[in-house]
Amino acid sequence: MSSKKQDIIEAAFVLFYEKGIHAVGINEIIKVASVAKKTLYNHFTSKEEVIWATLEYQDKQMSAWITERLKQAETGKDALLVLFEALDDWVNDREKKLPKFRGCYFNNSSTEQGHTDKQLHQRCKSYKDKVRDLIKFHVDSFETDAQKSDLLANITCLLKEGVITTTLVENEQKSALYAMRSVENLLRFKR
Amino acid sequence: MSSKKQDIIEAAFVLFYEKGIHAVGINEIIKVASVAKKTLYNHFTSKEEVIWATLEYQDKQMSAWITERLKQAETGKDALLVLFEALDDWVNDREKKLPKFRGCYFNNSSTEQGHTDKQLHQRCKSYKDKVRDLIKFHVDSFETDAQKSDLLANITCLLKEGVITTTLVENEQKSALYAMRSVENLLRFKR
DNA sequence: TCTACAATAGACAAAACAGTCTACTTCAGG
DNA sequence: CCTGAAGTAGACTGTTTTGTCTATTGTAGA
Repeated sequence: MSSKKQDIIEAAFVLFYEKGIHAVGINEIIKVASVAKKTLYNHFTSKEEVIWATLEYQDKQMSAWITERLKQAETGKDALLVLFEALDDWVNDREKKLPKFRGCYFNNSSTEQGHTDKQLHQRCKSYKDKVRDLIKFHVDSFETDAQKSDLLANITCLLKEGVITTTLVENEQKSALYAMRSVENLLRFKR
Repeated sequence: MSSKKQDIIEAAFVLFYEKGIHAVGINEIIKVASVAKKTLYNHFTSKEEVIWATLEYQDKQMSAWITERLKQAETGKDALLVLFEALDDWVNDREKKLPKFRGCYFNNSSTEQGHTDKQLHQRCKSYKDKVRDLIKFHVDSFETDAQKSDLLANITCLLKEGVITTTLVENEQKSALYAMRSVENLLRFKR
């Protein structure tokens, strides 16, 4: 991929994530990316296409990060705790690989634009599905009952989303630790 | 309050909630409210003031609804389950008193505008604090250990937020029921 | 060195935005 | 019946938006 194109995607992502998609104009993106307007419209046919590219970009970034963090876990149960350790680092800005925490880019984008753009909504959902599959994989490694495994994965995802939203809106920095306590409780009860 | 003013607030809320604050213009609001532009600017000095009024309006609406639903509970533990029954009704549009589910208006507004407008962010947070206090009140009725009570209230709030986000972004209609199962588990373990 | 492409700055059009203002109408209370 | 407040429609200003287009410069490969 052209280096200029990548510059545009990264500038757009940073701005969209920080200020919201609607609040950021093309002129601001090209200024931050240090490219001419023509260059942007050579690589993308519209702002919508730029938005789409930032979703792909962030999907790769976040997927790689989560996958890497979960590799640290030795067992499936441990993976669930490691997940919330990672979340704790993310939402409290201790993860230097990730941009300053401003919630989940997919939640934010879907909330802002999903009412009209069904494709965008679906794109955000598919990212969430991917993350859920990752969690489900680890749960399956110790819970063989399909129904119980599904439920545990779902509850873990609910807590994960709760942590993201609560940290963003309520500035509750300890929410990931509360969620971890809850997961510990669920795992203990299962024995 | 003037009937026209109330019309404006309600029209603005419906539009903001459905499409997002940034995506809705003054012209659209006055059209839906069936008022002249001058009338709007007689009652409000700016769009920002209209936004603020919709937050107050929705705070009253939602607080009244939650409070009423929680009154159905006979015990504190039951209140936690009733909470997720109510959530289940809300996110699946079985609650006719509430507008078509589009997530939490305070989460949405805070995500969209909170990065620049600190007052708005604080306003959304204060609504969340109020709801948490309501939940905490019911938890306190059966859990006397202050630390445990805090933790249980926090986890309940995390699950509540998870349900809202997950239903909105992932179209997971059963999330409130999953959350309820998790709360049941926490309560059973506590005995 | 020449050619072709990619990049540059920025003017421009068309639309949408918030907010102001004028001129006119409606209507309730004295 | 008269007056004043509150409503109406919509023109208008000035800004900002996306996207197009022109004219120019830089550069890599044949």
